Amino acid sequence: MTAQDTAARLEGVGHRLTAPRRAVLEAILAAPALFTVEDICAAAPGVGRATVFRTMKLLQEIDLVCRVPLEDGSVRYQFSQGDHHHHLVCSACGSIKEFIDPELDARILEDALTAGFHLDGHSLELYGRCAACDR
Amino acid sequence: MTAQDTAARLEGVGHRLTAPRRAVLEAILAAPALFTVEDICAAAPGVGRATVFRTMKLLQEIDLVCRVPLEDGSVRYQFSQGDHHHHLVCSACGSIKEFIDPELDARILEDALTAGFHLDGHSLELYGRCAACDR
DNA sequence: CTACATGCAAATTGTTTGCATAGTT
DNA sequence: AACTATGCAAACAATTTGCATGTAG
Repeated sequence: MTAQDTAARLEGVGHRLTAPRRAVLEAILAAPALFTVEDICAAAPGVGRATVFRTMKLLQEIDLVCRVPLEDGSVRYQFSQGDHHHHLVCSACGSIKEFIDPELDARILEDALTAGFHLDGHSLELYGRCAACDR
Repeated sequence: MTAQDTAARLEGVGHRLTAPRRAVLEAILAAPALFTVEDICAAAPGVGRATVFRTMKLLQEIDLVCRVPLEDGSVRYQFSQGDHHHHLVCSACGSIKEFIDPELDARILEDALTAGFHLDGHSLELYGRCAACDR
């Protein structure tokens, strides 16, 4: 996905296409899979921290970026493919792998029903060691 | 569970049983199901905030308390039954219900295996509206 | 008695907000 | 021109840390 695509998506939702937002988008595309707001600030000098935060919030709303809460309570962000998925976080190398499992989601929905809950969403993070680190 | 039990558990792991820790334990037992560090500070006047944080960390290590990350990124704590469970968080009244589903856990483990991950743990939170609020 | 725990306040870290100015459409 | 977005700095919130003092074992 290119910066143009993402930019277009912003406009589509009625948001202005500004230079700072472009800079943030490019920084995100150039960033490692998992990044922090700090990373983006560093990669997009001249863009204020507040704007980075504001832009990140926007991008989350359009599902271009997703928040990944780590085990220790800190937060990372990730460029997102948009569709619903879960994360496998490697505690050794820090890499994150996305995965989907419709059956798992179905089971979750079922559990919610059983409990009498009207489910709006859920978050699932798996913590462990990836294949490469687990030796 | 009583304050005595929990206190005993602290000692068992080689930690001292001090007055501030007792106070925090009692505040937790008296607190609503879901509470913040602030709640405990308020309920245990005279105990420093830092000590409350330090004690909470201890209690998490012994699994007497568990962290519940909310959808908006804020954190609540919950007195824990110790065993593995998940949370259903009601966005309307804020209540939290625990549930267990071994089959769900099995599925999660399977997904991790498929991805070549050695799973250490996971966190799953469901967000929605509880039966009482969903009308 | 000795090591561990506490309280306080200062230091961090992460994030939000007010407001005057600049930029898009 | 009208309205939105930005930058900066200050405001906030949550959590951690240094250090002198207190206290459980």
